[in-house]
Amino acid sequence: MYESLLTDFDIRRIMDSGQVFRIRPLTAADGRDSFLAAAGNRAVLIRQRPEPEGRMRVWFSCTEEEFEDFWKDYFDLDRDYGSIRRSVDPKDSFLSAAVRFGYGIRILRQDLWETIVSFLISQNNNITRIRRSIEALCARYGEPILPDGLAGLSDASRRSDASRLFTASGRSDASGRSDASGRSDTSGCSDVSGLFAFPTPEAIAEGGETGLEGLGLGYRDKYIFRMALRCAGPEGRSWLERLRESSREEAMELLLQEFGIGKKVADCICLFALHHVDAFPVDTHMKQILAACYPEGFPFGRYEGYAGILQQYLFYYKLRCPQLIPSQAGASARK
DNA sequence: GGTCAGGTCCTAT
DNA sequence: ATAGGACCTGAC
Repeated sequence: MYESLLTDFDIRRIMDSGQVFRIRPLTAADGRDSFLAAAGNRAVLIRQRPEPEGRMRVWFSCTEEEFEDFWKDYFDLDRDYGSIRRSVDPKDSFLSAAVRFGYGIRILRQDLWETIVSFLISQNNNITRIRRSIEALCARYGEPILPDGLAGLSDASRRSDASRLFTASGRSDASGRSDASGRSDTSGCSDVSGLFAFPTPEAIAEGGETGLEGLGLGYRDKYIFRMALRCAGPEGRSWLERLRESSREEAMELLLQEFGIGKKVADCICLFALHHVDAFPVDTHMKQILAACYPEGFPFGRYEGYAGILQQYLFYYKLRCPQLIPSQAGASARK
């Protein structure tokens, strides 16, 4: 278990920001802020509690070493999001509101292969369905895993350790009580089992062309299968490695050659996996925002090099408060 | 029942 | 080069 006091961090908003599909709430019943974050072939339990001055007390189930080696980087905790927020033009009331509303969002550094597949699935799709498909894909072809910090424990102590993590709060109820509904205090943690790694390219490739049926992928299944063939084996791995070492321009060029990857998906891969934070994916939501709030175009010049981070605040704001977008009567954005 | 989802591909001008 | 239509599927 690793405890930390963070600024500009809110795992719930990160979960809901549309950049990641494998973070889920764990204990909805009692209102505790507990989450399971899966990333590639590992996962971590996270619990958070607000503290004064916008800070967040955060508990990670992993060891300090695992946190330093992996999760710190994954959550982009070395970047100063405060300075990004403060750089927003105060006269831009919409962006200012979006950045306030989305306080705690960060751009993750997600696994490249997982991000490619996830955003192939995302096209012309909705977030509920995207999550379901990815979960089904992991269940079919992914190896079973356990969250960091729980792997070496027996089932019994694993449950109690998870239980301890999710009851270790400032509230004075930390003594494994049963709640009013009669469920034991471990009920919210039991779905730690049934957790799977994201499948390898090889696993999907070996499943054959029909191996992706029944996952709700629709016509996207052929994109994913071909991408699995592309990324499997030594040549596939070196292609992924080359992508990781590429500049923004080179990465876009490589990605756009692939079947099923267009400009928007390529931008998402650049932003959410390769961490090219100047990438600015424009989807149906962003089109509406740009049409309604930035008829003269988004001020990329002012935010040179990190506009993608602001894009994420805008996207989240639009997703959660669609009614706040100034609607131009009769002139709203269409496809 | 239509419409809509974090779009892309294919075809016809 | 650019515009228009097809496309799996299920939640609303």
